[in-house]
Amino acid sequence: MKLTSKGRYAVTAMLDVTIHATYGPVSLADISERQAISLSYLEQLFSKLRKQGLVISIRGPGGGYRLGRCSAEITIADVISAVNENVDATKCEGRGNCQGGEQCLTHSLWQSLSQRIEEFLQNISLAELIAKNDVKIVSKRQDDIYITANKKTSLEAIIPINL
Amino acid sequence: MKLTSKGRYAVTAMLDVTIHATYGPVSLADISERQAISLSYLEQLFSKLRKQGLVISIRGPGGGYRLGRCSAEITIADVISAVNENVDATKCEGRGNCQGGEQCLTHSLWQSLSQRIEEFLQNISLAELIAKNDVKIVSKRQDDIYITANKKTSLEAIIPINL
DNA sequence: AAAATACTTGACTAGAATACTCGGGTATAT
DNA sequence: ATATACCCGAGTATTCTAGTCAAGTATTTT
Repeated sequence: MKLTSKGRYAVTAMLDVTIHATYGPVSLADISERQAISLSYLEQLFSKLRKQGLVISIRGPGGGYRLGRCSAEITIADVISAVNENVDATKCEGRGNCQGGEQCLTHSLWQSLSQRIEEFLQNISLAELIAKNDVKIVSKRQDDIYITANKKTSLEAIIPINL
Repeated sequence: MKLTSKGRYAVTAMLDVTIHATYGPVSLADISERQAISLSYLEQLFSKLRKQGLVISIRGPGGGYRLGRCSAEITIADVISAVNENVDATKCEGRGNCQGGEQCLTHSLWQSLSQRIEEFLQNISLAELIAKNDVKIVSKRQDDIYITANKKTSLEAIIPINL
């Protein structure tokens, strides 16, 4: 599990889709403008996200991307590992066949830590991340155009619970 | 909180010091050989670890590095953030002053996630990581030279609880 | 005092990854 | 038809990684 700004871009973009897909697919052009990420770079990221089934593409005018499944079923670990294909692991992968023996001891320890981080991120879904911060964000930004523009409660406005 | 192989090297090296500093300081040359990390690269990493007080250097023959404080008081987050000086954060840092407003919503969410990851790694100390995996490792590698060479119980042998 | 050990620092570099651009495609709605 | 918007591959500037090299300084041992 690698954690770089590439993963941050992917998560941010996915959150943007989650928030805005309520009334139809979200185009990359919109995400690009809102999140200040280059369109071509988004295309590369979404190509990988689509291959992993995390998003569904709708072509043609009015098209864009939609979440591949419910936002509660997509985890941060899913998104990050989708864009980082080459996961850098230790040579022995905790199997215990490193030459030297000494090396393998720390490899096992790292492997264990790595697994715990992965499990941690596997337990945070897009929906949960948004829900947990909803109250805080609303109170902090009462002048937010997006939220006040909606007549629903802010929670309903932000999270499309189904799809 | 960035998570790359640089951080992995740092954590691995710190674990090596934790395990081997029982009978005196650990030289970078020893770590280099055991963990297959280049000496010069270790020098760079330990320069940063020392500046953060995570290790203490002892110069001269028989010198090397020792933990700056008890292994239970050094967290994985400490080690990783020590070697990654430029933590890549969002521009607004969740403060809510992004231009556009839309961008800031996802920034807040990312900031929240980032904080949760940091807290998670802040709750894992070197001692705890080693202790939690001790039983598993011993049962897996009964032929391990290091452990069998010690007459103590494996836990005592591996973790120098004080300093 | 001299020599050996081992940390200290800084500059420098090949190679990989990141972030991004460009130029064409193809599918689809109006 | 045509505009929209996804799709794909090649290329590129920049940054980061991982490592090298060289010349120090401090400390211990002899």
